[in-house]
Amino acid sequence: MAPERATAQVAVDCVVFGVQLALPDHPDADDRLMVLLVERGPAPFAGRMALPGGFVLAGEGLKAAAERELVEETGVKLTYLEQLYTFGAPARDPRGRVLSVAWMALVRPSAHQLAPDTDAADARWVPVAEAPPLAFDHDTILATALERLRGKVRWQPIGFDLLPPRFTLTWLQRLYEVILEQTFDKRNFRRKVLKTGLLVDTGDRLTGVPHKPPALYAFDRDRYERLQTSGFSFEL
Amino acid sequence: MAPERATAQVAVDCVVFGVQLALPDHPDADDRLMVLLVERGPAPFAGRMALPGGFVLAGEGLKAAAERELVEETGVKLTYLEQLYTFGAPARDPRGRVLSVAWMALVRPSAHQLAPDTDAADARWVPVAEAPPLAFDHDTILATALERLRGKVRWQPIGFDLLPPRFTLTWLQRLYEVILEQTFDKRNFRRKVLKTGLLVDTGDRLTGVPHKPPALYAFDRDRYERLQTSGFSFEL
DNA sequence: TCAAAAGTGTTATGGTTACACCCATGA
DNA sequence: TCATGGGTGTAACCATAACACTTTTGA
Repeated sequence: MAPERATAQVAVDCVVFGVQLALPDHPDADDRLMVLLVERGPAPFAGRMALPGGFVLAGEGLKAAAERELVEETGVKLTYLEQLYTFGAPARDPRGRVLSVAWMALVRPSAHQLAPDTDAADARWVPVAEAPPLAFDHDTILATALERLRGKVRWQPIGFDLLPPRFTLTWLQRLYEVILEQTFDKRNFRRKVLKTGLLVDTGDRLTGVPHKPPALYAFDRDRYERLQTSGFSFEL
Repeated sequence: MAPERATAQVAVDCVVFGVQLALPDHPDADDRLMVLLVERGPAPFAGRMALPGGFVLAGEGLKAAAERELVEETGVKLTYLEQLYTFGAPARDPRGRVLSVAWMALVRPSAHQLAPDTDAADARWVPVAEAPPLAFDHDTILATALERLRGKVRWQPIGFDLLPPRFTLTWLQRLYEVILEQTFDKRNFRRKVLKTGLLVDTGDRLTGVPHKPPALYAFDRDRYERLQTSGFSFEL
């Protein structure tokens, strides 16, 4: 008697990190690394927080499923999810064999309205440092994503989707400091990011601040996209 | 009428890279980066070369399935497969919805006997540069693995499983040159690898060579494992 | 004695780190 | 005038890159 091939349901789960800096438009934002979680309605794990996600539909691609579930459960619409890892321990879901293909992204919370479609889900940004124990093996997924995020940030430019179109170098520095949980020397940070050629000085300055008005920069989109592929090293 | 959840079969495929340097024990080895392929027996793609792999069994973990299929189809027994990526385009397998969780490894061919268990498979090492068009989307999987391998090698030590327990620095250098398809300066290479503290001079020399007998080194296993996690930079 | 690979050191360059003060503004 | 963050330069150190000759052996 030959052993059975596994037939599995396929789920996707999304680890969406968010950083909302306290900028002029959101002066009282919580300056920490957040993750987007939903509260589960149905069993199993009813009432627990979980990563947004759900089952892949017949004929649907994996990434498309992740994007769809994210919109349905949170209202967040993304197009640049990156595949993280696939979790497939036989007993990871009490309902039966369910694989989860996990995806991740990094966004600016204020650029997205939380508007879950399904009544099941109550979507919230939660500081990563304060995330409660999650449903299924989502703690492991989150930990894996965090490790990947911190590695990735040292290799690839970030900020395009996390900052307004024009921003100060101090904001960019704060972004890195929040994500990497370390501080950088202002002069060295500036030298380094300016040397990438990633930033364009718009010539304008931020006004209305009770100190010397800082210069506003923008990303050079072409160069940004090239550096996303080719990478650079970001040690400070 | 709600759309159907997909139920999929789950496959694993293994990209096993091999480098067989021309060392004293294998003086006429083919000094190139190889990949382990099998010839498919059954349809679809009967007669085509493919990555070794197959279906996950009920109750079986993903990595365990990859290890099992690799032994069954090629006789190669590994314990350090690394998950690469999950391929799940709806039409990637003509038989129906089949996800493939791909795994990769880098080994020394001479350390493994090719002894496929199943009559279906004829296992062979093929130079990556000469791989024929493969079954399913295995060309894409191979390309993804190659890219990942070249990135990884600049970050993590390699060689433990690719060289004999005691080896010369020239062999180690050749290994890097074969994998990265570039040459390095001998003096700079030595300085760099010795500085990692990864290598221990055994005090012995290789004898019987028609030139100055080279020193034999070994890996410091502890340090090797620590560097596998923490990493280093390998630019020459 | 020849062929083959081993082994070795220096210099120029550029990146990294550490560090402190003056500037422009709004209140 | 004060508080706040913006903005700037230098020196010491270390890593990298480029480069050529002598040594040891077996045949």
